[in-house]
Amino acid sequence: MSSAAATLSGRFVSVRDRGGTIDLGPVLRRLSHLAPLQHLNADALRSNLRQARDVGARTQLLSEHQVLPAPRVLLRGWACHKRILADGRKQIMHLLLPGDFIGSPCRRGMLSCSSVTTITSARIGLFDELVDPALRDVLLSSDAQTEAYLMNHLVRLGQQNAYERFAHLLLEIRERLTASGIPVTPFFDLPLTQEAIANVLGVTSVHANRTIQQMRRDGLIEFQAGKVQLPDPEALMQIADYQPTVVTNWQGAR
Amino acid sequence: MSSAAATLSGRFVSVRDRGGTIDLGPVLRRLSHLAPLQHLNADALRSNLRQARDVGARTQLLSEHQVLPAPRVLLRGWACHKRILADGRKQIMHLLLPGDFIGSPCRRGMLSCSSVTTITSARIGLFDELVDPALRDVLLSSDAQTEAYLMNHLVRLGQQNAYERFAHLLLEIRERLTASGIPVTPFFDLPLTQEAIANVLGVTSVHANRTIQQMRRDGLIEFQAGKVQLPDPEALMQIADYQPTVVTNWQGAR
DNA sequence: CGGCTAATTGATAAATTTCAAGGGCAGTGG
DNA sequence: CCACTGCCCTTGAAATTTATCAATTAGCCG
Repeated sequence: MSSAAATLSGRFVSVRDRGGTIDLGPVLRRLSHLAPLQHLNADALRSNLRQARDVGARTQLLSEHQVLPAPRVLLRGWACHKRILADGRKQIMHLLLPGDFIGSPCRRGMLSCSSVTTITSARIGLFDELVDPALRDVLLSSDAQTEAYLMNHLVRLGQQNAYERFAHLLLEIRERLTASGIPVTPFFDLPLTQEAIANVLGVTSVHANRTIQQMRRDGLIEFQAGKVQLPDPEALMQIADYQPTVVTNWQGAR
Repeated sequence: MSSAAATLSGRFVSVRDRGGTIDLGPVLRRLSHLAPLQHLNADALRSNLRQARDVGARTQLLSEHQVLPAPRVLLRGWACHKRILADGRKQIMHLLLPGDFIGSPCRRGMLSCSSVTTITSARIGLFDELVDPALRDVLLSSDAQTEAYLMNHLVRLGQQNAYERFAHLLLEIRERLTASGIPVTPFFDLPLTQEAIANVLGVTSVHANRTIQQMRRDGLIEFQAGKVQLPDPEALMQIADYQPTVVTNWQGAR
């Protein structure tokens, strides 16, 4: 896709791990859009990567009020920040896609304000520490980007109806996958049940189902075996009033 | 109230400014709950404070996609992060109360992801720089706290009805004012029109009005000249499933 | 074939928006 | 002093969106 992916390909993105390799591609590609590569100092990330661990779906990676441990990154699979109310209502506040950190890497020792759970089986990269000053700016930008996506989500939930919310969410996911170098055309993985989509969008699963069906009938989405295709992204952007999220002036590696 | 307020009282919280003094009390008190005072190094804040400026209501302090300038803090008055959709719908994503920073102080040079506008007339403290390493942790905690409040707001918008949302919001404001050392009993300022409340809660102003009236009839809030009183906070907590927000283990200055 | 989970459907109720209008109150200018 | 204006709050009625409840269907896996 972008030449950033090319720059970061091959041996530069992987680290040896007990006979296998750990693919840092998604996180490096994502970060390469947040700050210049030479400043990013991908080596600092690689040299602090201790190991990778595979976990199953619905594994809790972080609980509310837990002291944030050493940084971890999602190398494969999806996860989410979720909160459950006393009466059982659930809200997914933020989705974590491949390349995303699990809890802010800048906040070691602070308390998590929500629990993080895997949605699919996943591969987690464990770092020793990420105190390298060369990394600081890009990690802060990563946090800023997370905050920007939280604000997008606030606008979705506060001002848009279910149809608009879903359109907006799909475009945001597409943008984020693209930033991590994951191909989104002709289709991309959407490993969410309709109930999970409902918990993201703040509607019931029944209503999520009807909304999705309507969007299908309108020819704006197509599902095939857990994959989703967006035949007309421009129409979706129009419906959702979608604005790409940019948190730094850096336009990506070239 | 808390002994933090006492510790920070008197000459320690103020800085001379062209014959007047700049009252750093709210921000120092707020930060004192986020990290130990000795680490906080309030002197670093004071010595970097350049001046204070008074601005009117509805003054734009930051616009979307603007490069974040030198840090500023809200010394008096209220402001908000707001986004306006193409068709005019407005969402207030976050309220800024006295003691809050205007845009993250850790993100100099990055792009703002929303515009910030004053709600009331306000007094803004301008810093030269806040790169002091002694301040870094507490400023990062301040950012973490903002993110926590954004997540609270996501749960409100995604899962609660208008009545619960308003109850939850009032409790959160009360908690935040208390943290800045602003008295909340017997009542506190709520300088928001019903339309602004509606734009926070993600409902129409008509519905906000009816919700507020209901809560008044239920004896849970009382208004008098822009002030609000919460006669039964425990009942509100029950209704809103309110959990205090804590982002560090530090319990405040003693 | 069960036994599970997820997706779907229909009918009804509740929450919320929309539209339209009226009222209070403070400032302002004749 | 009073009319006028602007802003905010309030109200009613009807339309729309979304939730709730209760089944039913589809698909997957052992």
